[in-house]
Amino acid sequence: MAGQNISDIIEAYLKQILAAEQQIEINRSEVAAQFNCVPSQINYVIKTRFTTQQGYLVESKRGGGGYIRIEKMQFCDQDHYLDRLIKAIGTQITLSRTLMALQQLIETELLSEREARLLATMLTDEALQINDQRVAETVRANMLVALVDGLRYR
Amino acid sequence: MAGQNISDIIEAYLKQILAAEQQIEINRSEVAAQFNCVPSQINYVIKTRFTTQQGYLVESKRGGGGYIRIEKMQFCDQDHYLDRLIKAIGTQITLSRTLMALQQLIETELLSEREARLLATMLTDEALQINDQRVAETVRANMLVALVDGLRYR
DNA sequence: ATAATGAAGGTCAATGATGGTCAAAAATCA
DNA sequence: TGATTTTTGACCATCATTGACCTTCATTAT
Repeated sequence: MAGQNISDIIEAYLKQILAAEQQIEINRSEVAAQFNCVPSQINYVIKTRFTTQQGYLVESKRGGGGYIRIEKMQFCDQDHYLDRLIKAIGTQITLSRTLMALQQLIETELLSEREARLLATMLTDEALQINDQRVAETVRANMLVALVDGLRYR
Repeated sequence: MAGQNISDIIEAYLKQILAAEQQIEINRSEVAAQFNCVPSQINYVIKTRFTTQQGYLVESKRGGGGYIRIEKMQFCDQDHYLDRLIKAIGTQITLSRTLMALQQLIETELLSEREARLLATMLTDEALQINDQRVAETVRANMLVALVDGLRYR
């Protein structure tokens, strides 16, 4: 669907492997050649789609025999995971970041898709109807933190 | 009926596709070219004829390979009941009356107990952290209405 | 051991490709 | 006519692509 640009295609390719492998090691220029793009585009894809916020850990080594390793973090320790999430939310948060957080909660199976959708509906600017954007983002952050905190005890 | 102006024609074109497809992804400038109008007219059509009130969900992405996706939400009856509930909520609502509303939604099976708990967690005074009680009640009402409105579809 | 060389990966800023906003002008409606 | 809706276009924001230049590491030659 939304795979018209090369970055999306590369992202899908890598995530497909990560769905089965839990960790991959790639050669930047090889992958770039495979998708007919410049090597630095691989960095772009990683920087925008494999952030720690999104649950990925990336390491690399330069020089001969260099590599880029992408690891999908597993949230074995739920409490720590939620702590990190709350820290990431902070005291103010935009709607798009909110949606990313909810998406993560879906992936870790702490929320169902329907639940996330219900919550997203309420956290919209349209729903909140708070003129001052900063106030809106603060309220959103407060509620999101309350939600995530509440998830600890279920 | 069949509009005389371009906006109506574009609306009809998109809705005709949506009658069979449930979701479409368009390229703004392509569609604009197709109908001989400026790209921003597509935004106008969407803003006036594909609102959430009318049961549509619109997402978009800018940049290379960008798109506008329009999704037709599936309707669920209960309309009558939801209308009354929204009216009952009004423009401000206390936490206890909020909890009663959620309880009703559980009883009509529009929400599960877990969903209601999650929502209640977020709608608390502690969660909102808004000093001015009246502002808090207004925000709560706004969100609750957005939620109930969202329950019209699924 | 040291220096030179080649083989990775990293950064960043310019450019291109989309979509978004807003307000004025034009058309239409009541 | 006055109000509302539609049409346009100038200007903006965001995302993607590319390439020149930089840093790091391993290997080879001296």
